[in-house]
Amino acid sequence: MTAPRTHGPRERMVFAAAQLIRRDGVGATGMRDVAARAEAPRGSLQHYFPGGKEQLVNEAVTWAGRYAGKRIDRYLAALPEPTPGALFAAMTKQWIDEFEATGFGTGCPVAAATVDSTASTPSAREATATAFASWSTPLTAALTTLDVPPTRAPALATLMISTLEGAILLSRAQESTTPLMTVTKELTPLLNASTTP
Amino acid sequence: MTAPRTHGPRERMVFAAAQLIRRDGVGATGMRDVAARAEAPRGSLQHYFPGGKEQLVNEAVTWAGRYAGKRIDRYLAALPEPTPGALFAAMTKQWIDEFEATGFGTGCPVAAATVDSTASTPSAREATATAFASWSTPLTAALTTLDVPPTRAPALATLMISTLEGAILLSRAQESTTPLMTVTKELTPLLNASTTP
DNA sequence: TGCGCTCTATGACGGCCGTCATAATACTGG
DNA sequence: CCAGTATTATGACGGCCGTCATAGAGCGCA
Repeated sequence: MTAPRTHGPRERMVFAAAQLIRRDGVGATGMRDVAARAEAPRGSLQHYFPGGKEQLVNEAVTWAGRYAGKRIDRYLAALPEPTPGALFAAMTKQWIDEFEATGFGTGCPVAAATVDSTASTPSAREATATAFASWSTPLTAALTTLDVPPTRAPALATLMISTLEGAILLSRAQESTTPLMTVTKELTPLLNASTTP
Repeated sequence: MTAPRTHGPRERMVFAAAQLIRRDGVGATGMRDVAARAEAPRGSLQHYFPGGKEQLVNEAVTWAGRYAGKRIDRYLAALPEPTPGALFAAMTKQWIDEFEATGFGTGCPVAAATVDSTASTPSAREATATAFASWSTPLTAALTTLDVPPTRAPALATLMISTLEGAILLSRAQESTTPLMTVTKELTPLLNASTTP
């Protein structure tokens, strides 16, 4: 049994694809670029992804969705004061920090895939749907943990993800973290008012 | 003075570009497609847009922003009950209706340009910023008309646009208007509570 | 040692893209 | 009618893309 390296070439390519997609969009991301970025041999692309670019992109998007979902649990565990508003602030803070650290060149890969290939590639659209689902599901669970009524939690999760995604767009467009900070400030009272103590 | 036709070929090309961009993204939108869609001669592209695709895309994005801004005023004038929540509902309703009528194949061209060319094309990023601005400015003005304090109105405008853009993404991804309806329902109380009667 | 499987290497192919060069045509003002 | 500008027409060029074909390594196992 070959002890699997922590990150084999295949995983690296999926990760690299997600990185490039979130910066340049799906269309402008080339297979050759992905291989180079992953420091993986170009010949491995057709070996690991016989479905071609479509498969690679879909896996990258799916991976990104799962990644976002896992972060929710981590945030929830690390909240100083466990309120829905604080959870949302943790989500936006991640993006604020990243924008401040590395600039506004990179956004959300799921959003990029939604915009670029919803109309043209049915399987990609499915991938974005499942990605948002694997983000929304843990978020909904986290909200119920924070005393949000189960009937309300899914709606608030949708609201939080929508607002965050939109604020990411605005922040990138105007190269400022202000939109992210603004929506956090404005949404916090609403979120915190939704608990049943 | 040449009485200008209501829609000259140049305008048609800008409009067609916006249409294609919002469906396929910037990268997947070809110049030849734009000319064909606009029923305009291909040779006119380099004549009206010597700056090439970059110029055409930027104009399409700018146009889309102004279009969105004008719609705000129209909505405001047509509101049955003039409240911020009702205004937001009118904005989301437009998208709900469009999705139900023509499917989920088309989104917001400004969002598409933001995702596709923020990192690669500085002038395009500027175009998205001004587009969002020409959307946000009339919205802020409309909110103050609706008795939102001037200090609060810009923040609420940012919140509304962010949430709407994100909900458009989610709706396209899961091919359902539910996200748009959900965020409307959840945000309305907050918006209406922000007025000073 | 030799077979077989996984993985890599590399070049070629066809296609589409944005752009340019070069005209021909339409239209306006004199 | 003529000159000149605005517009349109069309083909070509170089470049990048995703994909395929083909062959070559590396390696476990009998």
